[in-house]
Amino acid sequence: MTTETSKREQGLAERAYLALREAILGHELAPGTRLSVPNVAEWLGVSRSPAREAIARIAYEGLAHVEPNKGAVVADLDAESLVEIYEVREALEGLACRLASQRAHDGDIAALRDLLAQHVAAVEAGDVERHYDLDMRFHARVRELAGNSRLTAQLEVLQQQIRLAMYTTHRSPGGMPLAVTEHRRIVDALESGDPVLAEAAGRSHIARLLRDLSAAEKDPTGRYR
Amino acid sequence: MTTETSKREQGLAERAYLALREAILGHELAPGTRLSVPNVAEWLGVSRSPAREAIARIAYEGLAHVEPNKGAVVADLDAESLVEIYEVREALEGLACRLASQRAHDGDIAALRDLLAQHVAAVEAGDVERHYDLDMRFHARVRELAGNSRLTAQLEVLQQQIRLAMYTTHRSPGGMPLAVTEHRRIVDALESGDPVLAEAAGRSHIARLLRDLSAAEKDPTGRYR
DNA sequence: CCGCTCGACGTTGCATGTAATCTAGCGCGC
DNA sequence: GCGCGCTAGATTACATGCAACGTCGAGCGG
Repeated sequence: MTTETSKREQGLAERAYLALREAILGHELAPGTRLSVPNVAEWLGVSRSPAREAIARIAYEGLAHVEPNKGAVVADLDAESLVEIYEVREALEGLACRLASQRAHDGDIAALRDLLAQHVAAVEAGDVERHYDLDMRFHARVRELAGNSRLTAQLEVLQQQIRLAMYTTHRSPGGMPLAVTEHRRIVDALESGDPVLAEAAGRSHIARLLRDLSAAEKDPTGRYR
Repeated sequence: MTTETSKREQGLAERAYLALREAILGHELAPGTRLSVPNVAEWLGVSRSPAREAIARIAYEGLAHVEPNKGAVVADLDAESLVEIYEVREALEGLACRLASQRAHDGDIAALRDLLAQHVAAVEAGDVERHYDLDMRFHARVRELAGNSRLTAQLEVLQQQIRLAMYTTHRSPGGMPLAVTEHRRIVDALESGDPVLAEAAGRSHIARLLRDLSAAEKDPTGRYR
């Protein structure tokens, strides 16, 4: 139809993937929802080919599960899966901090401190949404500093899965001040340039989140809400 | 054509993926080779749909690179990529050992020691191929013991990439005895049940491989041969 | 009333048609 | 001789046709 309308020239499959991902991460498509190719195709206004490709990519990133000959459903991660995810994330986030400590320049540290200041302000204001956003940006910046593209990609995948699984939990203001404190310790470690210290700071941050998770109440189905 | 001939009932795309992967890992399709959909389709005797899907999966696992509107080529990993891969692997293999140390039972340890004994025999016999196989099986067993499916999947992807990048290097008998020694230290650590010790043993094993890599000669194009 | 079979529907997986895009090779002008 | 545009072929990305399969519910038999 529209040959050059809407979004900048990029593949239909790519755009379908992005749209689908946003819908899933925003719980517009709740976990457990079936993703049938014709449905998704019609919903996104594309043909079945790009829809199928988009679903495959979503599944590959762990946001949906596919059973051969049966189709895909939006991933509904239980507590055990989240533990797995956090275990891997702890190791990788530690690595990110270690590498970042060896590569960060003064300007990078300053940028992180700036982010941190904004974060403090958000927490003091009790702005949960902004806290969440700044938390994401902090970690994104650190893994960018690490300069390892595979590490970055993997951490982003894990982040997405967590975002999907803890859609509501994330918004609870519980650990906001603690997160800021731990982020500050990470920045301090990065500034010191000590890779061992940096790794420890990064790991303990994630390890604490994992412990909080284990301590938290689960609903009867083994999921966090 | 053949409705039930050959391979056990499984999707064409799946079989195409497996065949393509084997061809790539065995350097039947050398790094840099173009993977055009019609070519692969004809070569594997399937239509373009499953061929396209197989190539996409191969690319997703890092065994090929795709440039939009230009097609895919078998990945030709340079030294920097290998460093990235080993950095991530170090962190994940450490995690695998840590988790395994908490979950391994006596029987598991015994099985590892059995593998180790076979490995020793292979090394003493100078059987490089068998050394390589047993090395792979050792690591596969450890990550299986870790009981974290995401960790396992990620380590397998990394292993494949390494196998592709160091097709020839792997066959050099250089570090065979060292590998066995380090594997024994890993088993000892697993048996001790000390997660910190186990993680350190796993990490240092991979870290040593990374150091060897950095010390090795590179060819003029930045690749290891 | 309950279980079972059968059939209609929807979906997946594969095959194939087609427009837009990219690449390579050739010839032309400078 | 050298660089440049242009055309021809190949290739990607998307659209769509179609058979096999799985699911679910209605109707039948016990």
